[in-house]
Amino acid sequence: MSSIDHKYSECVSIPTPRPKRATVHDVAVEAGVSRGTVSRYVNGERYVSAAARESIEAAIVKVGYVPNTAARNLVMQRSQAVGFIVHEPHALFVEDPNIGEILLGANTALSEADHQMVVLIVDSERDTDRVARYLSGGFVDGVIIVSARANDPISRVVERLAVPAAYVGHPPGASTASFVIIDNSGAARAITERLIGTGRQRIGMIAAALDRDSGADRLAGFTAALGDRFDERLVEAVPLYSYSAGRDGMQALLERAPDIDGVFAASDAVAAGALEALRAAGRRVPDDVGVVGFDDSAWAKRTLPALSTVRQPAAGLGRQAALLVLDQIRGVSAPNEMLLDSAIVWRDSA
Amino acid sequence: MSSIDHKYSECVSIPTPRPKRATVHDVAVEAGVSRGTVSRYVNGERYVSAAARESIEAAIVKVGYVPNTAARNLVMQRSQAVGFIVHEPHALFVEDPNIGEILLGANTALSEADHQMVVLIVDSERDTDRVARYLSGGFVDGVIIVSARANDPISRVVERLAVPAAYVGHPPGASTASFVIIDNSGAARAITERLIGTGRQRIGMIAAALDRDSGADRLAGFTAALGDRFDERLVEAVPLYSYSAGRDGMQALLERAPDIDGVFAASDAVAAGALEALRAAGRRVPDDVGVVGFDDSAWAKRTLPALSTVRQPAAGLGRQAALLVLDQIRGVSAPNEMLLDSAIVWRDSA
DNA sequence: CGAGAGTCTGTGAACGTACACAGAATGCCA
DNA sequence: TGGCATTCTGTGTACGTTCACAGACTCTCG
Repeated sequence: MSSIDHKYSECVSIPTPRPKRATVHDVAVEAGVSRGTVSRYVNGERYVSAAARESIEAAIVKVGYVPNTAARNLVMQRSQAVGFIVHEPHALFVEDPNIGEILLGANTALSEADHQMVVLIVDSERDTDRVARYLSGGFVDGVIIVSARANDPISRVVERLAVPAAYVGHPPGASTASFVIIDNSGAARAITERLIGTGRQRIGMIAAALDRDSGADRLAGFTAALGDRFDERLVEAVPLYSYSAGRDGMQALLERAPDIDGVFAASDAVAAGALEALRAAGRRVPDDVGVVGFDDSAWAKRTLPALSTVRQPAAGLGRQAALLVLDQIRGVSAPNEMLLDSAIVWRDSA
Repeated sequence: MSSIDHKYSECVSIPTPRPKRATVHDVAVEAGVSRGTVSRYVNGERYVSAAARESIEAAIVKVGYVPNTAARNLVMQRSQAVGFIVHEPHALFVEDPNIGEILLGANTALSEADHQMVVLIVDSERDTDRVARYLSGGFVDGVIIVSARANDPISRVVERLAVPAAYVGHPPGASTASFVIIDNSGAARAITERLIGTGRQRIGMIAAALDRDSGADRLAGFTAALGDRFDERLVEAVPLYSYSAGRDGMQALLERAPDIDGVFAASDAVAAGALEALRAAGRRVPDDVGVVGFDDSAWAKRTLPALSTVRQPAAGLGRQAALLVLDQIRGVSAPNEMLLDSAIVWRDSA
């Protein structure tokens, strides 16, 4: 890293002469009315005469008035911001298209409601403290929490502060917060049964993120589908929904059970990693081993062969979580639960 | 989508009885000092006696005081927030790990400086207006702009408002804003020369996003490397750095020039799409056709074969852009330019 | 002892908005 | 004409903080 050029202006000591913004007072003077009337007009309230309305409109464009958010927030006792808390390592945030989709869905819904979204990524211990402090600071009116873990310190802080919250996935512990989910267990069961239906005899699973409800539920669905035929030696647990974890998990399964002929990977990224390991081991997919994933993320269509998987409405999850938080902020409803549909997408990998 | 359960509390009319927060005044009373002294302590200023300090510390934990940001922002005339503007379609935001990395790098640097990052994604015309309004509203003290286009309305708004800004990539037009770049042209030239060195005779390029400086510069580097051997029929321009654009671009090249034996794809995602098209056409990589990409993103290691590409310090770009904005906000320096290093990573695709 | 420097403290005024309240103007009806 | 509802308007206060200022107190040194 190198700097090509450093240009310093001569008047470096002057911080910023920022042209001072017009206030509601300036508009009032310009329009020949009072602050109150301008305020009423701006907030679309009743009781503003046609004459006043016209002169205010003209005055606003003349002085270039834009309401000051800080002042408004101060008196309204709110910030018009919602935190988006992702409890994952930085690397996974980049790698998992799912999180990006959820983020986008939430961002869209919040924007439409004139709220800003503040992204908070919790990776290290240090982040936990920082985010907890941040939440206590009243920077946000509510939070959306993605991939909370069991015994999550952030969730405890959220609960203690009683800030409106919505989880994507089940909230940890006995929380009564809002959440939006898909039926992970049911979907996992369904795709496993479908995999069984292709005639596989030795079906294993690369289970990931068992400390989150999604990971645990997918394993539960897998177990339920196999019933008596379940063999715990065919389950390999990996920590994260990541490509490298999938590769390592598949390698472990191949060593422990060389006769394995079907694999349910807990996510598409995991499945993609598994495909690499299978390729390295000289196994053909789907001829020798059938592989199914979960998410229907960008990975699914771009692996070779393309993945059979469970379609998850990631953007919808984000959107609904945002709406649930907004409802609580407006006080129009108590915490709610919501279930979105998922579906099996059958491609070439099984 | 279906709702499983709607629980409404009985007292739905009461908006939120939010326990009112302690103020600096409460702390002052509890500690037996004045507001001013508490303020000085909180802001780490001089002239606070040891006795006062102790009683204030005790009072703060007792009443559970956290400073009110809105009030502070109001009097300080700033928001402690920086906008992160991405000028891309939603789909690409999810697909391109590069943007995620830049976002993460910026977010980390901003967090360390106690600034929050507000993500603003500009996709449609409607978004442009919304974001422009947002910027005028004083919600942010500065902005980081990623993938600005020529004649970008957002950039014009930023310039007009004179809000501190830093671009990732060259700013459009004659802007004098800060920016942080890599040498796209030089890197493109270097990897093309390397590709030539493998003995390829008919080398083409899938050029993407020519309305952005990165896209145009990569094409320029490619052209320069080929010199006399440049054949414009071997260049296919596609609109976006996306997988599907890469696939379509490669198909077009194959139709126009079936004897093509080398391809420089403008990004890894584009290269991954090109690999699919080549596979579909029955060409082997790298045996029949050599392919190189750009970015060294998650795509590069996971295509088959793994991509030879240019490593770009994406997180570093975000981080430096954040630092450049922070410098301007603090008024410690005028707009700056910064060049980060890139390097060629040679793998199996060429 | 008095002057001056250095340390510490409290008070009053902003910052820009929303909201409650009082009051003015108008229209209507008895 | 008086009374009353309705519409509209202006003023004062509050939100929680920072900052400038004035003043009190402690030292030190001539």
